[in-house]
Amino acid sequence: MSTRIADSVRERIEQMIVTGDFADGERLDEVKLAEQFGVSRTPLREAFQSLAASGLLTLKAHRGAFIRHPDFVELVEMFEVMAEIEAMCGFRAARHVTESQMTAIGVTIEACEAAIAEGDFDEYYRENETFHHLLYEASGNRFLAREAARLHKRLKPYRRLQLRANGRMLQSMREHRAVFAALKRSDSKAAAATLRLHVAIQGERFNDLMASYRQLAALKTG
Amino acid sequence: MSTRIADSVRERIEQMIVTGDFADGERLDEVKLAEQFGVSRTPLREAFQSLAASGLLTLKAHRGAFIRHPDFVELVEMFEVMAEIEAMCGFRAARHVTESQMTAIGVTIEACEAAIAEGDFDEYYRENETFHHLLYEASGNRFLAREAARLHKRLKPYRRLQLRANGRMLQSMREHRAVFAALKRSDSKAAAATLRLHVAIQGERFNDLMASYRQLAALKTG
DNA sequence: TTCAATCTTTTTGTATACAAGAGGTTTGAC
DNA sequence: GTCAAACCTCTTGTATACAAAAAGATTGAA
Repeated sequence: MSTRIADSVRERIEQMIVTGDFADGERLDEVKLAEQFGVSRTPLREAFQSLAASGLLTLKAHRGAFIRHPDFVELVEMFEVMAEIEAMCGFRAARHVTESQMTAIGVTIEACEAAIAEGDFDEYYRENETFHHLLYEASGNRFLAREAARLHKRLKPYRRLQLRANGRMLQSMREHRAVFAALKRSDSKAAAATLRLHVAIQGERFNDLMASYRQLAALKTG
Repeated sequence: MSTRIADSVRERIEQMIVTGDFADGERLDEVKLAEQFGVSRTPLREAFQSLAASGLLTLKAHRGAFIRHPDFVELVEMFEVMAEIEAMCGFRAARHVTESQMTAIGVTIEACEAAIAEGDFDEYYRENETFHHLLYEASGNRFLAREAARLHKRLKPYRRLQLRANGRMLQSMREHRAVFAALKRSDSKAAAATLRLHVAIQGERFNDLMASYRQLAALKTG
């Protein structure tokens, strides 16, 4: 692994942001954080830039780094794009997925089911992540896979909240199986359509997300 | 405008990369470039990070910044994703585009035609850029618009070469008009399909791009 | 009292100095 | 002659010092 201070600082700050340690619009104090982490400003500023590139921070010239939580509208917009990207992955995967990839996807589905049976939310969450990443890879388009993973990561905190919603885990599970089935019979359109719905925010899921978002927003201002 | 040295350095290096001043895999020497630009290593390293985030450079820990031109496969993959993103923009724009946006798009199309009539390639190119950016905005999804613009920018050097191909300008022009017409009658599917084909690389355009790519590759090793 | 201008303070941006890792080279042993 | 190990050099990573810009406070006048 990398021994760079800047990288580990980046990860720590990212974790803090995602956890909700900072209020929206809050300015991150370079010297204070540097002191807190026991490092100089140099690697810290590097981390800031990296985080800004990921969209977690906004850098204003001569003003500093500011927390930029997406507002609800932007969040919905992001999920909308994610839905389309996942659909594209699914569409392509139905044609390009290899046997070993299908096996791997099958394994994660089994693991998801086991996790649900045991009520192990965290485990389900991890396997869910794996399922999606395998799907991205299976698209056969490595650039697409990278972009999908990037956006997926960016939406992580919000998806997590969303998944906790009532009955969402089982529903999600069913959709995974449907995708798997579509891939098995090389049905591009079905795979795409299922994934689009799987990710898209609509109907009651809209309300679920909104509730989660408010929860997070409340956390923030505390 | 920003008075930050790091930003202007970033732009200059980006320009150099896009122009093809560096060979693929080449390492960018911090001290040499810093000297060349008359700045210290600090803003230069900032620029490196920013460029790495954009995918133009690869940073290897304790090794430095390396030029990372996409290979031909990756290039095709990127255009494939771009096609889908543009299609999504078009699909949504057909429903969300405002009157003033339609007017603006109409203006760029006129300007494109005028440029073709005068054989002014650069002018056509600029108006073509505008057309696409207006389309992104018209999608009504600001996150999507940003992502589309990002990828569009990334593909800039390759698209430019591609456009020079024989008869491509007129063909492109026709497609723009078709998109405009589809938007006018709120035909989401037609707008999406037209744009997908407009951007996608297929048939003879595949060969055009490959030829351009080889040209660029030849430049690089020089 | 209020407004404005200047000065002060605070914070970011840049330069430089220093540390440490990676790669190559030389030297020594077998 | 070949291989390996230590050393040297070159480059990157980090810390600190310095410069400059922005925000805030203070003082003065109207």
